[in-house]
Amino acid sequence: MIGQYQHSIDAKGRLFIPAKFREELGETFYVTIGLDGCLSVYSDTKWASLIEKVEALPLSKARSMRTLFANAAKCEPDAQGRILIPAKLREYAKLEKEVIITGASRCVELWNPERWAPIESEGLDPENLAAAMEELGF
Amino acid sequence: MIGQYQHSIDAKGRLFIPAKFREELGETFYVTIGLDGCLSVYSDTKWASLIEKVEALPLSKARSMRTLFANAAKCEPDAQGRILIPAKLREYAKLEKEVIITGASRCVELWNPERWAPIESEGLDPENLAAAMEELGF
DNA sequence: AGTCAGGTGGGGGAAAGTGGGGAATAGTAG
DNA sequence: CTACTATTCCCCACTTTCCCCCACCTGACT
Repeated sequence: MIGQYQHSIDAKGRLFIPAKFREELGETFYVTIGLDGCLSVYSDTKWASLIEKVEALPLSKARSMRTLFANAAKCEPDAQGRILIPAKLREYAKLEKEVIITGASRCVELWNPERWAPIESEGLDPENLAAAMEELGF
Repeated sequence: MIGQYQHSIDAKGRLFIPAKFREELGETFYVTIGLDGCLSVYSDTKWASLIEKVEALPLSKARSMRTLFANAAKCEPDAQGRILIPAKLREYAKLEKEVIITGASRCVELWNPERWAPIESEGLDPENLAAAMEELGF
């Protein structure tokens, strides 16, 4: 799941998911709250493995995952590849008109452009980029 | 991956990858942002090992890798060995018409000629070259 | 000169992306 | 229970992008 796209939520609240991502996500996927104010979209299988990990957690720690599940939604794209995002989630990520759809290796993330911009430019900063590559030993 | 070539991006945004590199890169490869304003091209296997390393990273560090994935693209050359470079990446590396394609041992790099020139002449400078060789203990 | 492989250019069709009409369902008020 | 509104889903039509294919050029080797 790599790449970056921009699409807008139409008048009926639908968001188009690029074909590239749909291929990898399968035909049903799960949207939930993500880090730093984005939404994360997982494929069926990734979601299942996430559930598995949470269930293996001691109860005390699993408690903090409550909101993750409370704010999750199962989405099935229509024939044109668009999904309907629950109002609650749209609000959390401040998704209004334009949405940035980015690949994040294990999942796809949905961003409000204004929130995404600083994160992207930070990662593009030569110092940070060099540090990141070094971290990977690449 | 060694050598240096120059090719131009055609009217449809396609860039020709020399046969020498295609042999080593395989038939699907990954283009992403590189250091000093170039683009890096990795083979399927190199990319897979990169993913592996990122997924092993603690979440806090993996987060800073977001831009790396958002600004990456999977490319499959057409029957003539050309790839389509996403506009976003082309912009990052300021690739317009002419492109320098260089071997960088582990990957192939794509450069705007004007950005490449100072880097090459710096590396060609006898003093720097000698210093670099010495660093290697060669 | 002829052949072959690498490289260049462009036409056309399929698929991706975009927008909106309208039916089915559910919720609300009268 | 009925009428009205809102939400969701399904379908159709249009535009744009991209990818597949073919034709041609150039240089190397015979």
